Amino acid sequence: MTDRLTPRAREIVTAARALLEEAGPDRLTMRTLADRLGIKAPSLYKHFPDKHAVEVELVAQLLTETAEVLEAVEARAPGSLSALAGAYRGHALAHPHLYCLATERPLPRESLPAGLEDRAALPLLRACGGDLDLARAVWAFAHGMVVLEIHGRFPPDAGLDAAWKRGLSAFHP
Amino acid sequence: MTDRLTPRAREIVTAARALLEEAGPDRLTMRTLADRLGIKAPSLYKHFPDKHAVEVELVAQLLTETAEVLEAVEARAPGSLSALAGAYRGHALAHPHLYCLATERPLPRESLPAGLEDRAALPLLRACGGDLDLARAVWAFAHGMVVLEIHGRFPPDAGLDAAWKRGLSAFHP
DNA sequence: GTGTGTGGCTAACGCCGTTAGCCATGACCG
DNA sequence: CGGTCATGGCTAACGGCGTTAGCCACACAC
Repeated sequence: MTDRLTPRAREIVTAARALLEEAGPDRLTMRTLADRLGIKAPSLYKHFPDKHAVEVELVAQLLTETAEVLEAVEARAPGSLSALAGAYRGHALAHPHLYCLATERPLPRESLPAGLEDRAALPLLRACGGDLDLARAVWAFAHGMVVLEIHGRFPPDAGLDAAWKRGLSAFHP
Repeated sequence: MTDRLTPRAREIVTAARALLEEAGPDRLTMRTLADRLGIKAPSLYKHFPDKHAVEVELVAQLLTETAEVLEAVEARAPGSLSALAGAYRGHALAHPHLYCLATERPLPRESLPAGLEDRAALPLLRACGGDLDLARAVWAFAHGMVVLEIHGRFPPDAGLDAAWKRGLSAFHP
């Protein structure tokens, strides 16, 4: 479970996440990451083969947390698409840099814990009654809303709650 | 119209676009861009203040072409959401690197030709009967589908045509 | 007590965007 | 015709990036 990583490696990932969330992806640098840990950049390579491997752990964190959040919502309000969507949006907007890092590149499926991708997807699929195409469409809608919002793509005065409602009501029977 | 740029600057943007589309964003480098033009990297700064300014022109290109494509579809099949969506998807997938460059960061609204953002959005808004929230939801869905597809986020065997259909039918009356 | 692995370090390489400063060409004006 | 000046190249260099090579100190095992 957590034994994917040595304790020191976990500390590094923790620092990387803090750095990413506070300062954004541009500042997530092997040198500044090392600084935060009181070591020099080359020492990081004793724990990870390269920067990408650190980022993969952050992707796994986002996926895991997303799964947890959605599972919790599912337990509280089974079958509710809009409850799932609200939780998805909330978690993504609470961690925008992490969300983009984990989302705006190909999934490193080989390096991820087995089953994690499916686990994060299952609550939505269940809420869609097992309709894969519907689940994918809803996921695309939610992801689109989140990334467009994060990047300030909607007009500055756009009332996005209404757009979420409008989209979700379209998907809901 | 095109006098936003000097002729030489336009050549540079053309080369930048070719480089981006062929080799991806990582290879869109001031040095390799200069190489392609037979000059040295610092010479580029006689024409653009920085790399970002070159990228802004590429963003403007994508926006302009999107507007043109959607306007053409609108003329041919007025009011058809799925025709618009198909054209949007087609253009984006034909230029995936450009689409991501233009889309996965804040819009440089100040540096863009006036009215371009609105122009690209209007055909969809019209097809939605002026319903802003609906148009935003449909846009988010389409954008989500496109970026998830570009980044290989759907399972490799996913039949995405069905997901598009499912989503569009949800939005259509 | 002597290996051996662990986890630091410094120095350096080859990229990156960018700046400073130099120089050739050619247009324009007296 | 001659001087001025903008244009658009150039080289050298800076600081920052990911990364590698190679060294060293310490802890623990046999």
